[in-house]
Amino acid sequence: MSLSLEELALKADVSKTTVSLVLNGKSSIYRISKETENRILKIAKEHNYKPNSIARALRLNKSLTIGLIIPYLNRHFGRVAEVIEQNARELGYQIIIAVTQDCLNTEHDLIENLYERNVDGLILATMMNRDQFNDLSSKIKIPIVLVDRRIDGDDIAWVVSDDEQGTYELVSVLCQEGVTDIYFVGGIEKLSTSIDRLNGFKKALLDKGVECNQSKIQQIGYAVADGYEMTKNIIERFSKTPEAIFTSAITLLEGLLQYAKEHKPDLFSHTRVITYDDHPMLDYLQPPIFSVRQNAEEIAKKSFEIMHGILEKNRSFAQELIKPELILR
Amino acid sequence: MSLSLEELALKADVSKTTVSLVLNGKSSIYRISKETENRILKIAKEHNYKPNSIARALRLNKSLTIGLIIPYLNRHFGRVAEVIEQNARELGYQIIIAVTQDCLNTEHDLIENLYERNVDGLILATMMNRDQFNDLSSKIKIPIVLVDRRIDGDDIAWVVSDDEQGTYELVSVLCQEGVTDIYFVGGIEKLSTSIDRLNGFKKALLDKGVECNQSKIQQIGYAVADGYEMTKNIIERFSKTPEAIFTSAITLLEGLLQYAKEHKPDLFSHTRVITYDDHPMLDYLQPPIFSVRQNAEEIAKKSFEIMHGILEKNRSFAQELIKPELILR
DNA sequence: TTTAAATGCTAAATCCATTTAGCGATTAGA
DNA sequence: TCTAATCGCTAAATGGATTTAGCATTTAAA
Repeated sequence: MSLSLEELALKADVSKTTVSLVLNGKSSIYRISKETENRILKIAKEHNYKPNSIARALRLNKSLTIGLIIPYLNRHFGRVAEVIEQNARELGYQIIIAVTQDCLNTEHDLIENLYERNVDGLILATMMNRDQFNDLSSKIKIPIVLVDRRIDGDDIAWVVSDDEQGTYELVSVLCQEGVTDIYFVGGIEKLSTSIDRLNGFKKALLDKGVECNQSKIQQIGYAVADGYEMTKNIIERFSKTPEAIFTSAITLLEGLLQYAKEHKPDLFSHTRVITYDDHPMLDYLQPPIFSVRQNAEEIAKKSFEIMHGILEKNRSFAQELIKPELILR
Repeated sequence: MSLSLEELALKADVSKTTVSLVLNGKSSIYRISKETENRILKIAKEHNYKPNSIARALRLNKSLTIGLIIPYLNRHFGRVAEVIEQNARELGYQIIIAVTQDCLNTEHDLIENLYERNVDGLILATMMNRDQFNDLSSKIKIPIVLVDRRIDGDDIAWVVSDDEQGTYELVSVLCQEGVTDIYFVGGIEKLSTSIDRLNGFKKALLDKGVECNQSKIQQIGYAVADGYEMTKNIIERFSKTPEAIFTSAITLLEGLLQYAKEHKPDLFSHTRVITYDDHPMLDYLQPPIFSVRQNAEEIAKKSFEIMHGILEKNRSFAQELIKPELILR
């Protein structure tokens, strides 16, 4: 590690106070002479002095560290994490990452853990409901920005995809073509992603005057196996082959594809498949699958921006709906 | 934040030394009476005392933090990062993550940055060569474990996929079938992943008595656009359609698919395509693409294990080749 | 009874940077 | 000439946990 303030002070033949003041740009406030200032700056540069970040964090009660808690480091969250890290780095922050695997208890443990580790703020793709979140907020005295999954409340900061609108537009494309016998393959029911996507789904059908049949809606979870299971249910329970299936995440589409490959190779000749989340490989599947691409980069950028605003600019919470993009192949 | 040692000491009516000793399990060494010990433990528990990690890190010069520096948080590295984080967490470590985008300068900056932030060790998917790495090692006094990309040297710790063997086996499958007119679509030439995969490729051909023609080997980089470019070169430069193409990463396969879709829709009717790296979506492409699946979980597990061994068990460096899995569809 | 050993605990130093209150010397003003 | 202001800088406190050296007190041994 590099020199300490004290060693630098010795070399410059001044007190460490003076060195600290100079290096923190307070020379003029404390009337340190230009000569002394330059001498100190020169020596600091020569020795490539960097203040010990731990000592600094202790003194300032500020670690320049943000905790990022997400369910997985999959394609979507991986990209979100990547862009958050880059944005954070530019402003001198570091990202401590942790994955919950969509387990609420793990999430709680991780939050507590990172909080105790003195992160300055938390960016969180949460499974909590409003009550759980409020409980947490009262205990934890650092800013929290929700990402990807929101919780209603006018003092809660979040950045999410406009899931309702995205789904609405995607499903509407089929509806315009007269396809309205659409099945909903959903994720974890209580999450805003599920609620919003289902609302968009229903709204698109209602616009065509179709009330969505509850039996066409399934919501087990976001795992590949869940997608497999739900597809299985749809195919096996109903005698009539569905006109279309909407999977509300790319993992669920994977499950569908797996089931189709194993048990229903002709699925695509009768049934249109559309999905939330995009994936480049979809370009090469036959037939083409329409999708909604979330703007992970923008989600990431905004969420760190809000966090930074709260931490350094005295801004308060903010909420952002990020517009996704329809991909019609 | 919770109470400090001092506040706890006040409540227990002892000095903070005593509290610290008790909580660090040194009661008997310092002959703290059972009675005092129990009282302190009880109070600490009641108040859910957790030592301030920053203060602790300052005093002990140990932050319980590992820096993870990787090129991207894509599917492969995302999974590696996820598993490293989980393994680390179980042993009380946290992961600070940073992405280089395969830029050597960024990598250097990040290493310096994390080092100054007092991480206890670095897990690194590096672009450095031996000399650069040795330079670094002499400056940096924390353990480094290379992951995914190795640098030769008997005192360098690394965990990588057995790229040579994986490629050898995959390419051999085609060779067994009599297909030996195979083109190599490679990545960043100087990285061990590229070198090892190319060696495996050549070895498989040599086993069949075929000397690999240098003109069939291209190495631009690992980006999707690079895959597109290399495929274009292969298709456009040679009058004869190749019997087979090997892409040495999933991103390069994506580039190939993109080129084929745009300019050579019948590519697959003449040409076999095989790839390093697996992806579940490959199951649904026609025709099926053989691949080599890297064991990201094992790579992650071993790399943290080695790091932990060095940090806490006085073990020295270690090197691990992780066997990948052939996926023949 | 005196000395030595054991008992139970604590003061103070340490890690390093930041910041407040203020000291001594010089200059300016009256 | 004396006071007030200005200049240039620093001692010491602070943040919180850890650890070393050692202080009283009590018990045991001689």
